[in-house]
Amino acid sequence: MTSNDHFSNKSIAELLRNIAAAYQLQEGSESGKNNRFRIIAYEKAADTIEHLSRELRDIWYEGKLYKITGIGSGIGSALEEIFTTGESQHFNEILKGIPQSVFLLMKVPGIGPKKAFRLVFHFGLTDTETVVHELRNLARANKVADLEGFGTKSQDDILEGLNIFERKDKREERMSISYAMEIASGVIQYMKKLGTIIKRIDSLGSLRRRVATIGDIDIAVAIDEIIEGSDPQSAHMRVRPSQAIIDHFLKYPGKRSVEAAGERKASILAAGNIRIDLRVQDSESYGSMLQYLTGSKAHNIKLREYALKKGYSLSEYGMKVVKRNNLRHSDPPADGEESIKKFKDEKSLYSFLGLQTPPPEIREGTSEIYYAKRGMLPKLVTIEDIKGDFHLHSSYDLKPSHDLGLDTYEEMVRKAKELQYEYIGFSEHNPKQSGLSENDVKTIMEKRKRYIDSVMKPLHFPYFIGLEVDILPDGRIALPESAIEYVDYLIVSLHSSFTMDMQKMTTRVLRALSYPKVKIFGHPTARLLGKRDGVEMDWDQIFDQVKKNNQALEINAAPSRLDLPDSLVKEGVEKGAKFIIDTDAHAVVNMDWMKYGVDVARRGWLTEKDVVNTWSYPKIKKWFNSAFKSPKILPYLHQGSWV
DNA sequence: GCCGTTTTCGGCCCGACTGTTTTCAGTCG
Repeated sequence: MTSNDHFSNKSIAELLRNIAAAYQLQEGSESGKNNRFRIIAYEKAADTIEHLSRELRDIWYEGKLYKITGIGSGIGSALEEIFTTGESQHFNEILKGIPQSVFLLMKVPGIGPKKAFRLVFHFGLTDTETVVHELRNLARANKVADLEGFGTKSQDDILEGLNIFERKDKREERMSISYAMEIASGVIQYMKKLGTIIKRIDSLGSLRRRVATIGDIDIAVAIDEIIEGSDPQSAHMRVRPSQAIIDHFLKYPGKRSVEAAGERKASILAAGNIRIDLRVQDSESYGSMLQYLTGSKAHNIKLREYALKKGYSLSEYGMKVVKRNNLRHSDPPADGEESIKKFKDEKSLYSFLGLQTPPPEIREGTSEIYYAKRGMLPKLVTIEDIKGDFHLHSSYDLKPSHDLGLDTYEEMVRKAKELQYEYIGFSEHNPKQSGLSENDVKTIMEKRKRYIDSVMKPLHFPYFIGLEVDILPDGRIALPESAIEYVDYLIVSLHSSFTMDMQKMTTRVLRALSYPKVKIFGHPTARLLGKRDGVEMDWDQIFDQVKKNNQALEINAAPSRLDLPDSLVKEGVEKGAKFIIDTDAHAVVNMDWMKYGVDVARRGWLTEKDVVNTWSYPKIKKWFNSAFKSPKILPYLHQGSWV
């Protein structure tokens, strides 16, 4: 799957937004009546698709298109037509008559469908090649300000927006979660310099939900309205605390520009066009702000709809009664002016609605509210549950096919003890194939086993000897069968030939999984975040196979991978597959990545029992020993092909 | 156009900020 074609999630989402915009432009005309909710429906579908962690086209291929929230018969059939024929007659009809330049201008910050349409038609800017350039010239020549509804300020904003748009064109990527954490903690450190007027400060949004990649940074600050002990004589102390906080935020040294600044909310852009949003809230309503800003948007909408059915209108300030009936026992609208119910923390908010509090990681608007209502939310796995790491590359040189690690077995064990692990597994890459005979490889593996055994004997720490083995293009593995006896387990991984027909890829992996002692499928999609998309595979077949073979799918915790992606983890566990969270560390410091893998597992709704490296030593030892007999294995360096 | 976990019809989240405005529309999250 390639993300630059017009089947990519990004392109599909953009198309649906364009359809929504087209309907918006029809509003008021006779053909555009009652379009409001249709517009919202298209936008919702676009949002959902943009945030999928898998390619929609693959999901369609697996026949699960209509399982996606927001895709019903209308949008779904158009998408099927697009995936099959390349375009949709229905969509083409809707878009007919609107120049492409309108949709291009909509990408400029501050310009939406209406403004784009007016600019294009008033100035005749129908050429997508020149529209940006022409609009800039018109704005510079003071022509835009004369348009009704526009003014000199919006003219300036358009110029600024065009600049951002062109910068953005060059680099519009999401951050890794580890990088986003650094930025957020920098802002929080800076804000804390304000001292005690800040009662609490949190980074929320996708960072708190622990999404694999982060778009922008959301920060919330709790304040008390009255500053105790402040000197009434001192004028600057009488500045409202919210204003003081916003002012301070706007002076953040990393700021490049101010996007918006109000009384209780501000947005700035930092280097790399990273957007940082700040919200200020009174302590007594801070729970509502935490809930609101954590999201996700889909979760918030579902929660608000749920609240509405119970008679409450929910916002980041609290809950207002909207219906007299349906009221709970003794919650009279507070006497007098204030009839809003406030929440200091999230738990009281959710429980007021009769819900368990969903962990932030699963607030994605899938089924968490359904389960929360029934008290059936899973107890998600935690970092404290992890008892070992099985994908570790040491500096032991067995002439590996890929990178060697930096540190010794002893150093890795020391780190494992620090992390309070109960066992460890070593898994260098397999010896390279070129220049080594089958017997050479066997000798290398035997020598390695002797070495590990001798090193580990005095350390008194339970260990397993593993190996990460390449899956060759035809499904064989890059290790002779005669060498397998020197390991306790094998991790099989894709390191080459990533673009392959889906069925071929599936067959390839199923074959690799059938070798003896294969217990782990390493970084299964082989994606590299921001660099390489995951491979195409029939995941249902893979899930069935690993379940049948008593194997585990790896959740690779390296921040550049985070593979399996969370949505596939969720699908996998629903099919009964087991998982193992590994860091793939090439140095002991990387062993701290485990937390990122746990984040993915939690986002995939995994509990302790679903993750094999939470198990006790005897249990996991038994699991490793349960290797099955492979029905059919091709000889190492076999000349022919399986295919 | 989508959704519903006893619903296949009748609903559809809520608010901040900005600019051009004397009360609101557009954009954004």
